[in-house]
Amino acid sequence: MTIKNKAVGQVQRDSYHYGNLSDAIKELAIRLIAEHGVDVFSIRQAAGILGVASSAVYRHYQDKSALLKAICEDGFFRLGQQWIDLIESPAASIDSTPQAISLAKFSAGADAYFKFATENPVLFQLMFGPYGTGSASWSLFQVHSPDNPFTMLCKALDDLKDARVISDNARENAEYVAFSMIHGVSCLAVSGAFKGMTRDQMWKQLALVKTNLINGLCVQK
Amino acid sequence: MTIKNKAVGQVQRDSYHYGNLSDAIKELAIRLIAEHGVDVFSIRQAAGILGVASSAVYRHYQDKSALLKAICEDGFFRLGQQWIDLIESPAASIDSTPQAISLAKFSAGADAYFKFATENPVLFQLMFGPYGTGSASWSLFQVHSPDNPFTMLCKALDDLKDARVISDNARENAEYVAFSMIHGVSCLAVSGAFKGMTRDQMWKQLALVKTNLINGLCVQK
DNA sequence: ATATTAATGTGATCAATGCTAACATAAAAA
DNA sequence: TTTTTATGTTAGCATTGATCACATTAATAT
Repeated sequence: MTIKNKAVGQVQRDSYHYGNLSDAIKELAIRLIAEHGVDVFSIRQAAGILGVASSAVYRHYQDKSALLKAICEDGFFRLGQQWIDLIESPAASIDSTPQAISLAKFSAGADAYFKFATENPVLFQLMFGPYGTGSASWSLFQVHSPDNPFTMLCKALDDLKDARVISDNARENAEYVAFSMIHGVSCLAVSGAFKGMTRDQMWKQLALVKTNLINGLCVQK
Repeated sequence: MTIKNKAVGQVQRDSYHYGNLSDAIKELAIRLIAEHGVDVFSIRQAAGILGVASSAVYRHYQDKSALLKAICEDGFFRLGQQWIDLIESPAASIDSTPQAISLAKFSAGADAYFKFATENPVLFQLMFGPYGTGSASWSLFQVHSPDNPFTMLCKALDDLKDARVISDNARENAEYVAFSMIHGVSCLAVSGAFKGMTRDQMWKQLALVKTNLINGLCVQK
C-alpha cells in the first residue's frame, strides 16, 4: 500500500507553462494506472514525472476523483470507437446475405468489447467501478446517446431483427440479456477467471457465449 | 477524496486486550466500506471507532490490502452459503419431476448470486477487483473447491444434464457460458446500468437472462 | 502598442493516512 | 513462578490530497 518511487525520469521544460497539462496528466495517469493499479496512483508522483508541481494539476481537475472520472470517460470513448472500427471492418461485411451480415456485425461488436476489456483490464474495471459509473459518459451510456457501446449493441439487435434472424418478440427484451452476456465474459476474463487458459481458449469462451446467446434468441417466436 | 470524520462514537473498553480485534475490525470495515466506499476507508479511522490504536490492527493483518483480501474471502464464503441456502430451500424442491427440480435449483442458485450482488454492491465489486481476485478464496474459486459458487454452478449444470434437460454435448462447454451470464447481469445491476428500474424490473432482467441461457443450452444436441 | 485580465504554474503548508519501532501489559506455556 | 508469546500503546516518518498566497505568461480590450 506504500510506494517508495521517487520521480525518476523527470521531463525538462523551457517555458513556464506546460502546454497541455490537462491531457498530459490524464494520459500519464492512464498508463500508470494500467501498469500499477488505481490504488497506488498518486497525483503528486504523476506530476513529479511530468516535472510539474502537483498543485498545477488542480487547475485542470477539481480533485483526484475528477481525474479518474475523466480517465473513465476517455475509456468509454475509446471503447465506442473500437466497436465502430470493428463492425465497419471488411471482415464484418464480407458475407452476402443480410442474415449473415447482421450476424457478423453483431459478432464483431462483441469481439471489440471483449478485446478492449482484455487489453485494458485495469481501465475496464475502473470504468465499471464507482468512478466510471459516476462519470458523464456513464449517463450517456444509459441514455442511449449515439456512439456508446450499449446503443450500438441495440442497433446490432435491430439489424438482426430486420434481417429476420430473430423475431420481433425476441428483440423486445434482448438488450440487457445480450449486454449481460458480453459484459459478463469480459468481466470474467478481466478478473482472471480464465487464468491458465491460452488466448485462443479465452476467445473460445466468448464464441460459446455468443453462440448460446444467438441460439437462445432464435428459438423465441 | 478527503474525509474529515473524527472518530465519534468510540467504544469503551475495560481490559487492556480487546477480545477479538481481528474479527471486529473486519466486520466494521465491511460495514464502513459498504456505506462509504473502499477508497475512503482508513484503518486509522476504523481503529478509532473501535477505540483501539491503529497500530494494533497490524498485529492481525499485515497491511491494508491483507485486510481487504480477508473481507473478500468473507464475501466469497457468504456468497457460497447463500447459494446453498437457496437451492436447498423448499421452494427449489417443490416440483416433482427431476427436470423441473434441476431447473428450479439452477434458477435458485442464479437468484442467490444476483441477490448477493445487489444487496452487497460495493463488496461484490471489491470481490471481483484486484483484492478479491488476489485472495485465497479466488484461487479456490478457480480450483473447484467445494462450497464455492462456481463449483455449485457446475453441479447445477450436471443435474440438468442428468435430468436430460440439456445434452451431454451442451453440458460440455456450458460452465463459463452460464457463469458469464449470471455474473454479467449481476455486474450490470451493481454498476447502476439498471438505474431507474424498479426492483421487479431488475429481477425480470435476470429472469430473461436465465431463460435465454437455458434455451440456448437446450437447442444444442 | 499598452494595459488589463484570465489562465496556468510554484512553493509552502495542513491534516490525514499507511506503516514501523520501541515499549507495555496480559494471557498461555514451561 | 518464571518465561514466552500474543496483543495492545505511544511516538514518529514519509507520502498523500488539497488549499493558499504568490509568480508568470497568454489572451483580450482599449
